[in-house]
Amino acid sequence: MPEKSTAENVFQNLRSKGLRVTPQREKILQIFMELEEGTHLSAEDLFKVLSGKNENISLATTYRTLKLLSQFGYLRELDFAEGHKHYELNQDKKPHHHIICLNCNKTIEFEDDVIIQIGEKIALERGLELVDIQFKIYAVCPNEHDDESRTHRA
Amino acid sequence: MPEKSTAENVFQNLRSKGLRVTPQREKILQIFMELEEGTHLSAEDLFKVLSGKNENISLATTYRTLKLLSQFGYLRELDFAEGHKHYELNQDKKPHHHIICLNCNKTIEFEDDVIIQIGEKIALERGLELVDIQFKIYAVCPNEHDDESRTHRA
DNA sequence: TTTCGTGCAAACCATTTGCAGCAGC
DNA sequence: GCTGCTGCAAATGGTTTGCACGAAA
Repeated sequence: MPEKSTAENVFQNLRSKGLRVTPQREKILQIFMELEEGTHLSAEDLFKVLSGKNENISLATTYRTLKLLSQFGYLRELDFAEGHKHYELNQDKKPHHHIICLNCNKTIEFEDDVIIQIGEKIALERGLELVDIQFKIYAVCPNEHDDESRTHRA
Repeated sequence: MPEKSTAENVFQNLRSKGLRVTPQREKILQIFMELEEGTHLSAEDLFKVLSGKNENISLATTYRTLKLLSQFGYLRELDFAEGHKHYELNQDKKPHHHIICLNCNKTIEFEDDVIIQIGEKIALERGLELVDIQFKIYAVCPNEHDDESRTHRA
């Protein structure tokens, strides 16, 4: 888990592992670093962002890079109940949590230290090396409308 | 959300909604009810259990029934980071939580009232109708071995 | 110059769906 | 008998992979 990884730190680390720093990897990391706090992208989302910037990065490379950066702990992999994963920058050791509305399909981020503490305590008690804590609240918001964004309810 | 649903309650409810009680649905619900506390099955797992009992229920029906029972709140849908969903009986209003080992791919269940309370409080504060709370700890256990059960690390 | 990474297209795997026949109610 | 349910096979959607070429180190 990196403390306060700058792009340069990330790339140093990749290089030290015999991996290469390519324009594709630089660009993808940069996009996550420029993302507004709490925003997460699916592979397809990222691919569209890249295409919008006229970056001709293939979908396969998009997937490969997301996996790579997640394995190194630079991205956090999130699964909501949607059939595809989302990724966000793993900035610090204090992950935030998500409320997922099963009606309008929006997600809301929030922080709660107590939850993190409980997770840490449980891992410690059992002698496990903590990797990530995910807390999700599935709920239905008072909005009546259904938006277009794909199947929810899963 | 049913309080203490017996199979008969479930079927009454289905019938009252104009849905039908078929041998396939009965069998599948029965399997979940006989499952040891804390056990969860993927669609494929369930299909294998059915086949093992010489129940010729198609995979399509297996999926359709899992979805139906989840929509009615009788099953709880779980996603670990594995690429497929798991289902467990949704017995009470106090869901348990999961520790997922990214090394050996096992899951451990545990209960924690504080987590539930926090989730309930947050939903209440925001005026949301709570559907489910999921708390997952991803960790690596001290076991050195990797077992055969499919890709972890995701 | 040696690997490693990329793009492309094909493959994969979990899940969904159209359709015709069958079966609850 | 009406309508919902099932099985089958084909379709879908997200993700992975084999391969040949191109490019970091």
